[in-house]
Amino acid sequence: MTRSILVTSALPYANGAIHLGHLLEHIQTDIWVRFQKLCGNRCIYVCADDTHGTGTMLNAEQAGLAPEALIEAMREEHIRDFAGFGIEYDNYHSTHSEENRALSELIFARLKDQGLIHTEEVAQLHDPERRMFLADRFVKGECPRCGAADQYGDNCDACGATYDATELGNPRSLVSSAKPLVKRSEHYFFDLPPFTEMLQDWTNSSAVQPEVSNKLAEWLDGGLKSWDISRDAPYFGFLIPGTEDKYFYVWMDAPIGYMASFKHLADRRESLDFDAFWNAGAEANTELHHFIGKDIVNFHHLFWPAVLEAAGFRKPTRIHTHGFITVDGVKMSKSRGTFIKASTYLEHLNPECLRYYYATKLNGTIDDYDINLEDFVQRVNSDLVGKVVNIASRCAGIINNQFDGELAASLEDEALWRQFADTRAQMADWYEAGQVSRVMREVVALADLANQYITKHAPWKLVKQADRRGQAQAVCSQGLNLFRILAIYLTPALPGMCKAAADFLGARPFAWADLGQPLLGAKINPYQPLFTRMQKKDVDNLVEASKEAPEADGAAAANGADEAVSIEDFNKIKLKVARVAAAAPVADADKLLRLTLDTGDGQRQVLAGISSAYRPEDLADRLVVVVANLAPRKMRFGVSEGMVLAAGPGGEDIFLLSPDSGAKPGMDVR
RNA sequence: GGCUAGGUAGCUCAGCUGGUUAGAGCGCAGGAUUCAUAAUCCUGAGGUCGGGAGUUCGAAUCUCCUCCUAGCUACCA
Repeated sequence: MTRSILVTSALPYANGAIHLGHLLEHIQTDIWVRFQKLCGNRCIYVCADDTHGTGTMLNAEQAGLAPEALIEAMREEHIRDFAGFGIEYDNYHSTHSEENRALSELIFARLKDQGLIHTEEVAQLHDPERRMFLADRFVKGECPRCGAADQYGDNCDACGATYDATELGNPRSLVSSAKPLVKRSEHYFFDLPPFTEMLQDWTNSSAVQPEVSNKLAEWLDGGLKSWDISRDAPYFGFLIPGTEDKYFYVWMDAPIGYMASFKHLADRRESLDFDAFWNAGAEANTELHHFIGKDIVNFHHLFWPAVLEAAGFRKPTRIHTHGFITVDGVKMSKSRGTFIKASTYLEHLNPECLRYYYATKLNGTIDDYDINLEDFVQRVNSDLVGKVVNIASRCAGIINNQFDGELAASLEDEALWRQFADTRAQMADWYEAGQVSRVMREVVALADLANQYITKHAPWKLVKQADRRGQAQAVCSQGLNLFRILAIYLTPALPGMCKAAADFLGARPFAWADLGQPLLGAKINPYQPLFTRMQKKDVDNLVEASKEAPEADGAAAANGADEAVSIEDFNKIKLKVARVAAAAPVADADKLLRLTLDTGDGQRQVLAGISSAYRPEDLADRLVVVVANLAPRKMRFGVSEGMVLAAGPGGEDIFLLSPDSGAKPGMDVR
């Protein structure tokens, strides 16, 4: 039976560029959607930019733009970035749209009609200079429990306490650095508690991953509270009907943006019926799948289903929650050059390399995934070029040059072909469950078998014997048929490469059903390399191009330099033990030595102004302390990637700091 | 701080309803091969499964403690 499936990715916020993190989610979604389409299901994939909130308002102001102009420019950029990675939406809309306004108002009206909306006075910090209320993230002060300075309004990084922003000591607004005052205001609340039982059932159903429902139990067991869905002016968003200065909180209308994007599409595509996908009861005939990150589970698993149910709409069939991305084991960092934007990536590398690498990671859990840049290059080159594509590459020449591009009329080893094709049920189950990594692993294992098969039969020898030419043709045809199966399996992950593979085989675009029949007696086209190797150099260039100086903290700057720094500021500086692997004088420089430091995880070059006190040969192998996360600095004689700590006034009086014996390169210094 | 997850060979991961000598791929070493984008094939070395204690005939797998990483903690989105 053909399924009708509506799929969404979380809406990227219109305050910044698309980066590796967004791409993980949208590539994951796109793979799942393409798999569904490949199987012949009706699958609609919609997304949008999330545009509302204080963030957009402030950013627009800073850029000297109207919010509408800012979000439109952002949206175009986002669409371009995603398209560059082959992500194929049926619609990419905006939450600042008429459809979304209408649906938000409709839903609010329905909630109100049912008596699920009430108002309460809320005391909140207010910036008297900017005349705006301050969300927790826009105010900093001292932790009421441990007294740590420079803490946000919701919880303390130093001691972990959670508190109300009004409890902060010496609060200051991050918007104007004015001292905020407590002010009362009327807010609108959605009554969540009546939905507790429904949510308990639903979060323990197959719609929700077990580890996510474990987490949600914390909220459910602790007792749900009413949800504050309004924000005071000034705010960029939709005015709440019947008010003049109250807006829908961005998280109220953001998920409705999924509906709005679909509505916008359905209004233009006759075959789509909005109600058939969204009305209560639609669960029986249509599916709704959301793909999100683990940071926003509460919005999607508690507020959203409750709002849907209350407003007479259907609930999601399944929510696919994923983890986050680290690069070389640590969070993406602008100074390390690992905060990689989609547009920068596309200038240096083939998008399908990333699609493949992500595909090898995706396992349907909320685990974080690490992008190891070394592994990235080796994995793509070895799996795709060395193994999978190599099968086609090594058979194509013989078929094209010796047999006029014609495939044999029958399979040389039908059992082997069947072994490949018969894994399709298993492969489909894995794709359906989001366990794409297992599909990729199996494809590579099968590719190994195919290469072994070809090596064993050595068609390049057979073809030289007049009486065994037919066998050579049969072996290569077999090889190409094995390759064809793998290419079909890979199509959701690598649509570009697999489209080229289908063209090469003279076939229509692949369908999952093609796995039922081998390709025999057909004419193939001349072989063009289907995938080219990655160069480590290109990855290095990408990282280099992504390096940015760490952004100055605007609020701190506005406040002037404090005499004492907070522990938080100090913690930003990463000190490490390093071993001097090599030290050399720098030609033409009178103070610098070029040090190659071993920092445990690799080597880096530091240009240190210590030649007046140290000779290079005296430094080799000694341990020093280095500032590991200092922004790399281009100097006249090269790039310096850190700073070696030393005491003294300079000249001959420079004294390098050394750890006591036992310290190892890479150890943190605190 | 609390909660939810994760910590297994140099790297990326599988195994984890407890049961023979802990697996795969990459990388590395040696050999074969030359059809193929220095691709492929064969062989091999590499791990006291974050640390500690416990339950058990038996623990990577279960329990407790501890360390490290990520996310959340209802007004950042």
